[in-house]
Amino acid sequence: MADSRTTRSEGLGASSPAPAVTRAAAVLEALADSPSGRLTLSDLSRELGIPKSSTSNLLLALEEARLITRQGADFALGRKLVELGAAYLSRLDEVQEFYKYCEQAPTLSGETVRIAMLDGDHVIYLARYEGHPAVRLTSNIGDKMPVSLCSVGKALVAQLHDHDIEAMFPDGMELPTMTANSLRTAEQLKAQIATIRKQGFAFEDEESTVGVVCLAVPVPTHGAHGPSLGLSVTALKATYSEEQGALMVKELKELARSLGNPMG
Amino acid sequence: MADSRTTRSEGLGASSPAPAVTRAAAVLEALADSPSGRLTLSDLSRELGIPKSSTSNLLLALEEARLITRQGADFALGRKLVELGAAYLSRLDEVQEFYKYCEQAPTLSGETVRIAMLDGDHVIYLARYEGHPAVRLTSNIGDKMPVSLCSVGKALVAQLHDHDIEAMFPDGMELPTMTANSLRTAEQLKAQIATIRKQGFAFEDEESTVGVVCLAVPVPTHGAHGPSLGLSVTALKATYSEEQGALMVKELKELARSLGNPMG
DNA sequence: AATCGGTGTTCAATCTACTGAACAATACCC
DNA sequence: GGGTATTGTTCAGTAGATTGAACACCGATT
Repeated sequence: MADSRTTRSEGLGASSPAPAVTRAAAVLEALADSPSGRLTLSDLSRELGIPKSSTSNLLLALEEARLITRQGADFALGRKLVELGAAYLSRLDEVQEFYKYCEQAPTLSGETVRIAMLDGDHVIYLARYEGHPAVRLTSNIGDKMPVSLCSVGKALVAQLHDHDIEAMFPDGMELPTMTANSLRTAEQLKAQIATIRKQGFAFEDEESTVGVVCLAVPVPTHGAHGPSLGLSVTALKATYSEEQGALMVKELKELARSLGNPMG
Repeated sequence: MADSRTTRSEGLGASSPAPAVTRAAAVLEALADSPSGRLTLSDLSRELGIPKSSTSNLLLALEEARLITRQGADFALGRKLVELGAAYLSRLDEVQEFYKYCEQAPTLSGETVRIAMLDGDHVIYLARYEGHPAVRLTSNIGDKMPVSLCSVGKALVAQLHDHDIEAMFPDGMELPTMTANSLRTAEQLKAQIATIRKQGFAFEDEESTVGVVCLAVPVPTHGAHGPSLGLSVTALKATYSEEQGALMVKELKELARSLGNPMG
């Protein structure tokens, strides 16, 4: 498999056609994942296994591009990333339509609704509509969440092919947990996926936050391109009823159908 | 000046310590600036003056890092950028505090308030609080705006040193315009800046959108690091009154003061 | 059909960006 | 205060990324 000439392979994945770019991306990711969001040259060099001198060069170039900023001794993500992220979102017509629909929907207009996107084995929240600010979520746009811990995540993986699911969650795999109700094993997740496929929506019962339930549906992908999107409603378990849930699922599905059709 | 050995210098700025990174950043920017958000390899190669084969390598590396996505024949910005942008914003405690304050402020809680950041000669909107969804702004988080066209922009440049302002807006410079009321020359802008410095807030009278007025104040920068932030309220000219404006400015200033103090 | 303008991909030679060790400059601690 | 362990920067040699021409491909035109 491995070519005998390609001896260079350590730390970062296999050789890239433009290693400097791959490494620069790794720098950005390291900064994003760092708790404080600030790392020094040496930190990065050590963590990523890149020689100091090379790291220095990368940082200089990244700073010039405003993708990172110098803050005294250490480095942090730069403002240009906000711009680029926003540029990405502004191209997603679905987000605009999402807002419009939520505002005029009979039931959803009063709820907290979110639109999310599958990204590997995580979910990214793209936009949030807040009907009644009484139940304000602490999560923000752009936040990541493991798929097994939220209804949107489960709704989205349920759409994947079985062999992809198997690759992502092999039998016996332990899942990250946040509450006592969180799914703990890949088997549990796959059992739920079967149910989700039958019902056409996913349910989350205090699996990420105690006292909170979620409903989610996938947006049918219209064609090959584009990421898979999902919609979710969040409600307090205390005030949640099955009848209300049925209404919300109905509206979520309607919105999903309309988002799936390029015509709107 | 130019070293005889450094003959390579065309298209992109001077030589960089890691050219591949600089070029990759240029690719991202080109995609963000492109109206459709989608460009082909040849498009990028031509536009940026990078050989096709090199561009291909860059794109492959960027794709592997999920910073861009392949969409059939052409390329678009990738989801990782949303993540990175969000990571940047999540580190700005100011945004969290901004939301909290708006919710409980007597006057502002009913208005459309935004927090923005100076980025060169533009302003980037970081977050938006919407008190009454009746007047929903079309602008999104992350959007850019020339400083001369919005109140926050003017409030933020007013904080800069005179020589920086002079460098950014030399006498005789023509400014971009969007309505009949937009400032047209650097002189007009500098005259307003003098007023803004006296009053401590900036006013915008239908300069970017007909029928809409804005008020803005700068957030005092607490120390050397960190970007300069600004706050603005948007109102309909039809329903705007000077008394209401005075109240809003008072609350904006209070919020700005609290954001400026690291203690909250 | 056959041509043409366009796309993206391949490959070996060259020029250059990366490396690593030695350097200076700072913070730390006994 | 001197020693120690950091930090980031410098520099010349080499490993290797970049290059451009030639390639194969597709979809329009004529």
